[in-house]
Amino acid sequence: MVNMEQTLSKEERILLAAEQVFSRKGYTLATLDEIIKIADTGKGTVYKYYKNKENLFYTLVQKKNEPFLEKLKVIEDSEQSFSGKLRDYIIEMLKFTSDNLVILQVLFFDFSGANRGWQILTDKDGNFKVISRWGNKPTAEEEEILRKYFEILHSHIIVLRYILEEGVSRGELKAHEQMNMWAGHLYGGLEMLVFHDMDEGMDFGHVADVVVDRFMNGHKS
Amino acid sequence: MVNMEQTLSKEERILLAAEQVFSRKGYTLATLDEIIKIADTGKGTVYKYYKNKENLFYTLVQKKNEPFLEKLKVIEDSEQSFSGKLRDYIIEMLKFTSDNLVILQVLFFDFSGANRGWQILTDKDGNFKVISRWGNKPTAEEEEILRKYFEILHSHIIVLRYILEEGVSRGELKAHEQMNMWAGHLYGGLEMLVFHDMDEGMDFGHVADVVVDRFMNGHKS
Amino acid sequence: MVNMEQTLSKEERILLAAEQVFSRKGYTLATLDEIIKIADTGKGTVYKYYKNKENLFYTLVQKKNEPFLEKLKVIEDSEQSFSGKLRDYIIEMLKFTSDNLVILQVLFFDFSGANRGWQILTDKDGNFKVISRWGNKPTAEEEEILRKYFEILHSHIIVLRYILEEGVSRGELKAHEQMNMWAGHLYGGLEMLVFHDMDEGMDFGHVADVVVDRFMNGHKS
Amino acid sequence: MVNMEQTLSKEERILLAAEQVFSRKGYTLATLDEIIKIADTGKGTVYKYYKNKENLFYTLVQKKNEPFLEKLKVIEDSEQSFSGKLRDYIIEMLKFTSDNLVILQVLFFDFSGANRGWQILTDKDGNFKVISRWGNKPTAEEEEILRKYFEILHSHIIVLRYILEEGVSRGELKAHEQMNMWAGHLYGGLEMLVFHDMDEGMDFGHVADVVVDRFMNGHKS
DNA sequence: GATGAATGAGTGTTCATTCAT
DNA sequence: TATGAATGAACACTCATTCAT
Repeated sequence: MVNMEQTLSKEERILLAAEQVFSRKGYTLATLDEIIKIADTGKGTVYKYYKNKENLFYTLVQKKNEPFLEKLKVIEDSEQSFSGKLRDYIIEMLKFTSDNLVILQVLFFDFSGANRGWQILTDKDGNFKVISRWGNKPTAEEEEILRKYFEILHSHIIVLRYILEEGVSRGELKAHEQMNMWAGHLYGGLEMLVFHDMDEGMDFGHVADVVVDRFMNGHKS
Repeated sequence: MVNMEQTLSKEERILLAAEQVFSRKGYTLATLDEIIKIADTGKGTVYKYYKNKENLFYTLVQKKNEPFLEKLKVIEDSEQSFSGKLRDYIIEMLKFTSDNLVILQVLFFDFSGANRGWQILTDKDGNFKVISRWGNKPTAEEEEILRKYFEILHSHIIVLRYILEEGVSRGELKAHEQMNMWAGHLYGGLEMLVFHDMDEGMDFGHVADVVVDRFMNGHKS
Repeated sequence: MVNMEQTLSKEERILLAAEQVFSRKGYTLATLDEIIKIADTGKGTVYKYYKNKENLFYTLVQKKNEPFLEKLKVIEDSEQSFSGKLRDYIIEMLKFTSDNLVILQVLFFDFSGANRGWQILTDKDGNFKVISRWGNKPTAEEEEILRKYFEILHSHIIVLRYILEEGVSRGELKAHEQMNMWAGHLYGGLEMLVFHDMDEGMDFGHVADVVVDRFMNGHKS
Repeated sequence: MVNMEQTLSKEERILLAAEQVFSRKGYTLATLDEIIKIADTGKGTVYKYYKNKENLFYTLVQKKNEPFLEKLKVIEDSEQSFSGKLRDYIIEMLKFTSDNLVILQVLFFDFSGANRGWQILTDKDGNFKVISRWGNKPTAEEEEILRKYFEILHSHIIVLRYILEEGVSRGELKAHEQMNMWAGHLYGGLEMLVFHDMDEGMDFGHVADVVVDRFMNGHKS
């Protein structure tokens, strides 16, 4: 564990320490004790700046997501071919997933609500609805938590969907009424590639190339 | 909570109770106390039949996995076209994932070892090696646990890989040196579809159809 | 662990298994489960022949003590010099203690009553009285348990005391009003020698020789 | 049960409560629940100041041992005859043993390792080696625990050995190549006197006098 | 006679959160 | 602003004993 520079504010030091710890241990195994030790501060200070453990984690996730989402949007808005955009998107996404593996797993699993019986449904306009399959219904606060983590993940997929839809409107892709599904399918497939590390020492550029190729042309010989 | 029928043995009642609880709460949030309450038995009885919580969970996972894997293998060995096999595989897999969402999440996350700094690598012969990126190395026992859950997940992907490889050898698919990767990518994409997007109305047959189509022919217009 | 011969009765097999287990693990760490596994019998059978764990242990202790005590008494009654008797006593005692180290520790500690606040006092006529320093007074049953283990240990010391008293009456030892104390002191010193294993690969004969010599002549130069 | 004064820190109150409980119940029968009840605090507080139950016990043992060992060393270094030193040593030791009977029993038994198959051997330079006669070998941590309790007991015996060796070098005692053994024998004999025979009326000074006398001059008439 | 399935009270340990200073 | 002492609910696991067959 790297100790913090003395010049940073306590608030920043805590967030940096949280990054170290959450990135390794995930959410449940991460302890405030470890974080404050690295940040060289006290527990009270954490609760001064961050409402609780969950809020600290969310702040970290936001901080990490923002520049990544920005990059994705730059790719979306870039002046290049559809396949170029897709390739760039895939490369960025593989890098980000690879760098933030455990944190993404937390988003997918710890905060998916599945283990509380909750599920998020999205309609075609992108509005969310939380339903409860069993157990207690989420409180307003709990629903808000679900929603905000879902939005993070969804924001990545939405960019991909826009890229795909643009591909359709440019006439490069076949149309399909549920481009959202294809975006999710492609995104999920890439994510799982990294989660499962099917390819040690993965060359992101190469993977992006072949994935784009097969996405476009299919596997039929 | 559904109470057990009086006719079942304690061992069976415990496993059924475990299924209810683990399927809802996941691994960490599931408690023995809840399980024994549903099974209407004592803690000692659980430990009589199952070595510990993890072993109880694994027994459940095996029980669920066996018939599913069997179905996949039947599909693999069936006399039909490649695309028919692929379609059937996808349908079974979507059903299974949908029915066992939380349990699969546990396999992916709680027992992936990622949050302990561990990672499983497979060589081309399908042998596993556990490496430790940080923290303590897994004990022999911990390594065995990692390995056995990984094998469950891997067993699903291997069948898909065999189907794809057969498609290649039949001349229906383009060859690629890493069919393992494409199997993982397709599998992961489907898994994520369920993890993330699943709504009650999902028509597995329809999804399988379009996925097979695009897998074969690509999205290029 | 050696498995039992098939010819022995269940009752005997259990006692032999108990000997293996108690001799290694002591009382608390020994489990009935381990004992019945070695004895290849069921738990109910143990409770058929022996009232409970404590009673099983006591039966074992008695079985081991009887021939030992017999040997000590033979030495006491033997026709030889005082120092010869003392030497033989010491050798037997060191052997027995060495062979039954853990069981003797159980007598001294687990069943001394000290950790329940109880203490045994003996008057000059050798009568026992149990007093309670704190906590609940022992029930009649508990008092009986204390008493019986104390008697085992005391039986060894009494023989030594008789040997010493005979030494006095033969004019070989100085008289002292509390020969019981000297017996206890000598006995305890030897016991601790083995408990602490001051001398690896102890030669009992040699130790007995030097102990007798210094017991008789003292350490003064 | 005596309640704590309100002025003491929680850390101190816990240690005092631990003293009450461990001194009565020994190690295994002592429970954290009883300790925190007496200390009027929460379980977390115990674990804040003491790593675990064993560490709490060890802290208590150290706290009790330090001033005692100091007294023994003062006696060792005092300007007086050999027999004076020996007498003072015996008196202190009887007092300490009498005051800390159950705790010393814990050192001898619970932490001797004998019931795990472990044994500590000391070479002539006083270095320790742990050997395993059966069962699992101790982990590094377990070995460290064995070692530290052994050192406590050994520290008492070493002082006695130094006193005896000085007696030899002053020409008051016969030489013997294993003064360590005699120290252990004398120490053990005294310990057992208290473990076994102690009645409230024991006059330590008197006992010390007669033990010194017989130790020097022997029992031969 | 012999069995072994069933039990549940009991215990050490963890960790997010609070709040007085 | 910053602290860290104090808390207690929660949880996995053990094992002597019982009793119906």
